[in-house]
Amino acid sequence: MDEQGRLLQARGVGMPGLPVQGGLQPLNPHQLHEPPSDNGEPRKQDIGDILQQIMTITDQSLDEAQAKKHALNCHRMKPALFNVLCEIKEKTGLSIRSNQEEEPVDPQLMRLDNMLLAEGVAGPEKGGGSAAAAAAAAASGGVSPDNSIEHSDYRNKLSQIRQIYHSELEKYEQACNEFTTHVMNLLREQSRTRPISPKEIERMVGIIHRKFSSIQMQLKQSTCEAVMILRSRFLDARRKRRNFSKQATEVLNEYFYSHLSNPYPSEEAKEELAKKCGITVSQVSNWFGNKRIRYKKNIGKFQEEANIYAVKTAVSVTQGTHSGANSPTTPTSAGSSGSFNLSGSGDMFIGMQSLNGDSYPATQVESLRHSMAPGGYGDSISGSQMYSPRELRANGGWQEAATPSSVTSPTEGPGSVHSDTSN
DNA sequence: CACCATGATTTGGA
DNA sequence: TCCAAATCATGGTG
Repeated sequence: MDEQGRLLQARGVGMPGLPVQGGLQPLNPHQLHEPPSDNGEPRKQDIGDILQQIMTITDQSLDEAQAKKHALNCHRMKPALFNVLCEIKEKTGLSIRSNQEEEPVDPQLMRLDNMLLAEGVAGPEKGGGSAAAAAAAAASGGVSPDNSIEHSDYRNKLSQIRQIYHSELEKYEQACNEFTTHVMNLLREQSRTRPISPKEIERMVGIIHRKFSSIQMQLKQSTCEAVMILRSRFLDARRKRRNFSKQATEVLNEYFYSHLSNPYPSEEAKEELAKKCGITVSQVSNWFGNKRIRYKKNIGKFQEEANIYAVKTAVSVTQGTHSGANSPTTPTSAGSSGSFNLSGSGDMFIGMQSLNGDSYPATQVESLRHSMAPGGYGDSISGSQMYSPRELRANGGWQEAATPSSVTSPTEGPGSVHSDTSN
């Protein structure tokens, strides 16, 4: 017996946590389960003993061990011993204990599995990641399938996790199989010496599997955690507001104020702005959404800013060096920096007549197209993709009533009119 | 810490 | 699907 234990030990088959039953004691228990002593000395002594034992074991040849085993099997008292063991076993009821009924599928495990599947960590190789990314995109408000930079980064990390997960899983499975066969062989071997029914072996295997699956569950759990962290860092990070860079805000503001009459960048323009600012298209959309609403709510507050950008744009246009409004898809409407007073339909025409044709906001032109004879002013902006067609608001102006009248010329100064603070 | 600025999200409408 | 509007939540500042 002791020899078996030693063999086990020598072959590294110790599983301290494994509930070993039926007399299968793989190790010298008193040595392994020694409580950690405060004083290191005795412990050191123990370790020394164990090492000594191991060394002597390795000195023993396999043949020698086999010979001993054989001797034991052939011992004349062996059948008697076997019978005694059977009797004892029957008395203690060890063999009667029925198999525990099939344990129900652990709901937590199922949850973990489902989550891993949903995240694309488990399940089919490709598509998993993108499915997760798509799901994430949908979760993020489903604005638009941009954020490709973030998502590719996310996908990379996810596939890293996936790789680790699968390799670990494989390792565990392999280890489990190896261990199971080993234990089975061992038990079969032992069954010659002591009573072990096949059922018990089966049960043992079941226990081992459960043990390993609990390890797998830990693996799944930590994988889930990793995915969650990843998600929170990459996707839910949207909650964590980062102010845009100064330069980005400048670019956006420039566009906004130079298109004040119709600050609705087209998809193309948004993309361009996004690229320039190093942000995503949806962030551009958000920014414009916020800007419009906030500008409209408190025009007075933005008057100064508007003037600043009006000057900027005007200067850069006259110098012809302005990069912001000169983009291929963005026709400069710098001249119109002050043409945001489109409120009433009354001064609409005044504005149009007094300004350069290029700068006419689509809103007005469109509404004109409806109300005027065809072939009018529309042609002047026909090439412009800047304005989304959706800007045909019923009354023709995005700001409705809230429109200040002067940002046009900085010389005029702010606060000249804007008697309205509609809000 | 209060307050404001600002990016993001939610809700409801067209 | 985009927008306006309201709201949330965080960042920055005095």
